Amino acid sequence: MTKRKSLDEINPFEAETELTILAQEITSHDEFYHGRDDPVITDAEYDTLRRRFEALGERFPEIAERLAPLTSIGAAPGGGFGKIAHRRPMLSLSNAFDAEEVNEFIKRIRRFLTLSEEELVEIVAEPKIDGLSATLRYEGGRFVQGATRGDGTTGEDVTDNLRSIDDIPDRLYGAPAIVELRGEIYMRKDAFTALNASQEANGGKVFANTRNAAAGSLRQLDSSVTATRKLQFFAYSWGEVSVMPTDTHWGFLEQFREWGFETNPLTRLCNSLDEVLACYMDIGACRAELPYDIDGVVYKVNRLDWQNRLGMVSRAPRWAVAHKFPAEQAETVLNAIDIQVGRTGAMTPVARLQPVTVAGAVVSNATLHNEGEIRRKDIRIGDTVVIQRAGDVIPQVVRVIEAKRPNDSQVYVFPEICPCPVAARATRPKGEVVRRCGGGLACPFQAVERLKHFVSRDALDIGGLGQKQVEAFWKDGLVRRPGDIFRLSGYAKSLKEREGMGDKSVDNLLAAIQERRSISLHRLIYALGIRQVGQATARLLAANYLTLEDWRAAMLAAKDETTGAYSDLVNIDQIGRSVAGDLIDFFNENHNLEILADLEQELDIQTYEAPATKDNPIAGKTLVFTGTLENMGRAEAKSQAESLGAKVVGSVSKKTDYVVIGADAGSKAARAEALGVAIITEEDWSKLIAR
DNA sequence: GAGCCTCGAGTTCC
DNA sequence: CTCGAGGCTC
Repeated sequence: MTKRKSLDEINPFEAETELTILAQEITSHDEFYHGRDDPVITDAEYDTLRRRFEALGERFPEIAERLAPLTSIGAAPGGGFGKIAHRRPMLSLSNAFDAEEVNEFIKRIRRFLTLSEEELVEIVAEPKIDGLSATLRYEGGRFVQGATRGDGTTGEDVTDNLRSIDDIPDRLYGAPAIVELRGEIYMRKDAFTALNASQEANGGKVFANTRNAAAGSLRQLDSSVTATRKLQFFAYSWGEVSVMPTDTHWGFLEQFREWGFETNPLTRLCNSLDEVLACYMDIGACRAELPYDIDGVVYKVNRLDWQNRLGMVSRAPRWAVAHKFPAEQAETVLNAIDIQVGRTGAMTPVARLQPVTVAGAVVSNATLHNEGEIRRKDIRIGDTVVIQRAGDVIPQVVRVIEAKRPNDSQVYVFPEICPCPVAARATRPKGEVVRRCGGGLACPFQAVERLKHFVSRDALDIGGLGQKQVEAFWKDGLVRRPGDIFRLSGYAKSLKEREGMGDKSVDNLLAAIQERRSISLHRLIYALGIRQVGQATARLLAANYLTLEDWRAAMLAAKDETTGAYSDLVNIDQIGRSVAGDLIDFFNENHNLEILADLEQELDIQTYEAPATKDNPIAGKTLVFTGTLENMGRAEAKSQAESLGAKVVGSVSKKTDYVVIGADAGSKAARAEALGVAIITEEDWSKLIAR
């Protein structure tokens, strides 16, 4: 980071330049925060940028004001809510749909913690309220900030609206200096009915269900409207806490009540699978009589030390699960089955349904996944089918009601010719489930889908370029390959004459495109749409090869499987023969090399920058565990090491930094010795990570 | 060779 | 959100 001049030495001209640059930096970091899991600068660094920006703005108010429309920093953009990065992520829950999955959940906890048969696992069971989760931050006992969950990393600042909710106290007495409470904002059924009645009378929007009503009410820009909506709050979790007041989940709930919060009265402490399931049945039995909507029961491990040891799998904790009630279902008629072609040529059958309302939305389409699914469920055109929305979102066909099958129902024959203009043969490789269009580069359906992928949010992220426009531009021959997008500015005039595109929208689009000329290598790799190369693999490749030149050279060299380049590629953790094969295929195609060369002309591709490593002795190290560990299971040791930034592998090589040996360590210890790799005991290991 | 986990790809509605 | 498949571990 460059050294900043002190505020006294800086002249207005320099101030303007610096303010502009800072604004761009801050905006881009703000973007990283919400949703893209790009490497992000630390909070402290971000704060430094922010403070410098504000200090400069105060010193040169006229300049700051002049730049304001350009920067839009400070004020919440578009009159919406400000963004808040959660200090501790707000997790999602994995789901269980039957008793067996709940049993599996508890067994997994026992296995992970290596508990003996006799040891009890206390589970807190509580109804899963159908509302939206929120986090409340108290400093010095005062409510200072509240936010929605958002994507779990960043939420919206709805402090003022939360203040208007009766269940949320302004002051806590006897609370630690900093405490973040988490819970569910919900609307009672009676309040919901009354709200909809008044909305209808006033010609306002009628809400489909209590969750939507709660969400809509909390996200009012005018907090006095929220105040009239009778929202409520149940506390059930916490985020940052300066001093932990208890060592159990149950203890936390009691503490919440002492501070003046509502916790759900149906919450129970259970000691066995049977008790947990009985609790589920009890809550299910009184579901209809409850004054609020619930969609399941949540189980959490009571002991906090165990919660910590269990940690997370991807974005959900291992120590909690949501046992869902069966989803709301509806019957409707399946009118037709259409085929959609994806960017990889995958042919996906989609059911066209007689529109029907399920879980608060009118559903008219549902994916049927693949031909096997249609055969398994014996779905025929004209059938009456049961549908539900998975997770109350994605519609799916559950089963056919055979009793209602009409005589003229037709068995669906999956086409072996792609519906695309090329009418290519569609083949299904042995052992695979998906049939794919063989049109390859000649298939315009795939080409358009690849372009949509290229501009999509996680790839180049060209906001103004929607699906419709990509299709229209393709049709007119304006955009046939990715690089064409960056030459659109030459057609500004004719674009403005297009239907539905005014001067303003064209200017915005061209500006958005201009902004994306500078792109990180991993985003570019992802954007290319290579089979089996998604965000994670793209990042992996960028991290390994650093620049486009090196990556391309390595992929071309890997064509010959006997070269070092090929073994380097498949030796990257997470890349095997299959993924390597698709990479090589991509680079074997001249067309793709041309696309890449073209993009190179148009874009400024940035070298991969590694995210900041964590500050502890094993961050970035490669470890092998061997033998029987005494204090914890293998899975736990691995997840703990990984949470500290280490990589755990299975076999010892020259690249291994440490081998941690437990009892009866065998050949791996010997191999480590032969290679001169550091060998440490389990005890040493505990000390190493203890700090 | 089985089982676990993560990743990729495809999808709906507002 | 779900399913299928690839990759890794045991």
